[in-house]
Amino acid sequence: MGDRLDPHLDLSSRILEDLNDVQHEAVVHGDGPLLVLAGAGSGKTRVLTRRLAYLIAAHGVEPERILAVTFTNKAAAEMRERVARLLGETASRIWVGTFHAICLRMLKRHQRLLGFQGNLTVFDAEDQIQLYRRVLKEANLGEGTGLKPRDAQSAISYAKNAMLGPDAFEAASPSPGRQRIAKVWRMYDARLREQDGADFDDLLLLTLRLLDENPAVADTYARRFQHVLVDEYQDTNRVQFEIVRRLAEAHGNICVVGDDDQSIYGWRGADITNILEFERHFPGAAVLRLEQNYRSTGSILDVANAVIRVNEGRKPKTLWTANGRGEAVRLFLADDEEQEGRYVARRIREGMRRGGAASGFAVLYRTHAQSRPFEDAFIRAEIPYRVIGGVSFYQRREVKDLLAYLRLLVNPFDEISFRRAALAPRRGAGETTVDRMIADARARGLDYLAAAEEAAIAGIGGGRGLAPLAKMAHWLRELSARAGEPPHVLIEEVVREVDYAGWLRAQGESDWEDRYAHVLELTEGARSYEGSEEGTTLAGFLDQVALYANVDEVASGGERVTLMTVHNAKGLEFDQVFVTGLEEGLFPHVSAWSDRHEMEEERRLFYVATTRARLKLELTACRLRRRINYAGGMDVSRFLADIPKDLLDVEGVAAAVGTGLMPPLVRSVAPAARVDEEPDEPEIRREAATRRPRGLLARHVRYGVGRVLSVDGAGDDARVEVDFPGWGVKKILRAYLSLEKGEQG
DNA sequence: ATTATTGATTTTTTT
DNA sequence: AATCAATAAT
Repeated sequence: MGDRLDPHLDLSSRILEDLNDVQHEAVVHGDGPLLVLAGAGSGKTRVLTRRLAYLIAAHGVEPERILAVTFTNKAAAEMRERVARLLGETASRIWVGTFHAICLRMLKRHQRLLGFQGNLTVFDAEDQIQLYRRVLKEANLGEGTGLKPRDAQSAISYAKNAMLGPDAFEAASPSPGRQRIAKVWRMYDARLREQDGADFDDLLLLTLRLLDENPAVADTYARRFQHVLVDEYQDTNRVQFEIVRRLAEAHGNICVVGDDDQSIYGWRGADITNILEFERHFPGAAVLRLEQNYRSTGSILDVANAVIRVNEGRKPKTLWTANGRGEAVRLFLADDEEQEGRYVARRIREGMRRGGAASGFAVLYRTHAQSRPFEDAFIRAEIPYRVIGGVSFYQRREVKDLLAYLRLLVNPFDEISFRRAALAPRRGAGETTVDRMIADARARGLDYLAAAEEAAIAGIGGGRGLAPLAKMAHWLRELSARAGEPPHVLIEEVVREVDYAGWLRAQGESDWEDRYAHVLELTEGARSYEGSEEGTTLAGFLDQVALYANVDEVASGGERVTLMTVHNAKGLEFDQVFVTGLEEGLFPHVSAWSDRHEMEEERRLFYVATTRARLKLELTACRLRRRINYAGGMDVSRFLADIPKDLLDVEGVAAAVGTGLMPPLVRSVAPAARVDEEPDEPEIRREAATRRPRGLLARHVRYGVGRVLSVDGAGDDARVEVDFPGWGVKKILRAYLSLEKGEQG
């Protein structure tokens, strides 16, 4: 939705044009804390941008004295652009960005106060995993304990966001597992600091520390920012809240916008109490509620409301719309995911034939893995599409390889990048040699380029691989003298010198040409960065790349249908939306089955998904879903049961056999098969029921119900051998099964 | 010491 | 499907 404004009105009137009463009030609110509870589609972004413009135009606040925090870089860009449309280029002086980008900006200026040597480098998720891998290996902690880099990473990241330190984490519940993690955590942090590295979580934590330990710095920023605005406040975590508090407490000019019903990042440490307790945190806060929805039809809102209503821990609110009822929400029950894909493709074709633009459609799913069948169907139906997320461009191996060289130019202490660059392409030195060299350099406090050059001279370790490493280091050192040149030039130089194309080809992978295309794309990315106003230094480019996220790709992507996860869809809207894979175990995801809070979050996720739709909403589910290696019958999502039946137009599986939506393929074993069940029940179900084993039955998400043959071990880690009819005997961890008493006789 | 091959394990969501 | 660790081959 664009801001269409009458150019003849004076500026303030233009800024206030087309606002309802509450929106107007939010925009003109002067000093003091303000909480805007903005329901889905209630014009939240409009309020935020107008408010920014109004502060500058009417209250005379200097743009650089406003801090506006958004959830994604894309949202930041959009906000800046929309303010610029009202105010012109002064808009670019506002500090707009994600928490991470803004923190990095502040940290870069003051890094020495925090003990950095001046090379502050952002470690992305993969760099983190690599470093955890090193730590686990060297501490001999991974072996036997089953502690994997990813587990350590997620546990520690979560704890960091909750503002625990390793000590507190350990003390919280002293178990061997936690102690191990705490130990890894300390080693990891030390190792990271040693190389001037900071991970995503550190960007926030260090900023908070910077403010707490340096009153002068804190004071500077607190004075500087006369107004602080935070979007998507329901998804901020504890650290972010503390940062905001430090910056805004003195003057209390804090405006936050959010919707507790759309809080979907709890797993990442988002703390919903931030928004629920805002009035307590900032006394005297004004609270405004935007409850009129301008986006969706009445039918769509009814469905969304029916499901979110079930949640208990929420601020009660009634989202209403003056829009018409529109078309009824459709539910399609597919036999399997291929049919689901074909159905959606068919519906989109129909919509396009009626004049709908491809970009007006979105297909949403719970997990990335679900995109494939849709892609297949779209290719066959010749529907242009794009998939948002999955493997982000900057995460690709070939891209990361090249970035490793560039990072070394900026920070020669970057161990992870050195390792990566040294090994790709292979130059006669293997992991062992490189590891040894790294250990030596660390012991002597040398940077890795210097160390590599020296090692060859000293002949450490006697490895034949040292000479080529030294050669690489020497070349990079010379190149670093040219680090001031445009990033794309440096990339090209690296690609040429190491013959990266040759290496890709030699790898013998069939897709080497695609990979090389990505290399060229990276050069293009650098070029466009150089043309932007963000600055043109290599370090700047690397920072931007590090903070780049999947969703940021969304940028006007032309005439295509969009496929993405519900998480990625937050804040977006489309004419017609398909919410797919509505099956128990998928959406809601299994992981939420045993936790009430997580289940509430899944429900909010469903709410977010449905409220993306403007005109038409369709829901789909499959009876049978094939995943990775195998398949299984799926029960229909419990969310569908929350929707009054007269709100849904049901299609598929003989219009869902009567009224009870789709009869589940495999029903819980506990109640014996009833006689009055429909005769055309699927066979698989009967199969599952015909075996009448004594003893235990095990229920599995994918395989359905089977007979337990043996149990090995105890607790959740026990291995259970189960005979699943139709699937054979499988060994499965107890944690993935629910055991039930079998029926006798 | 390095690379190639096999085999196991995996995915929920992401700044 | 794809990545990662353990094992075998060079």
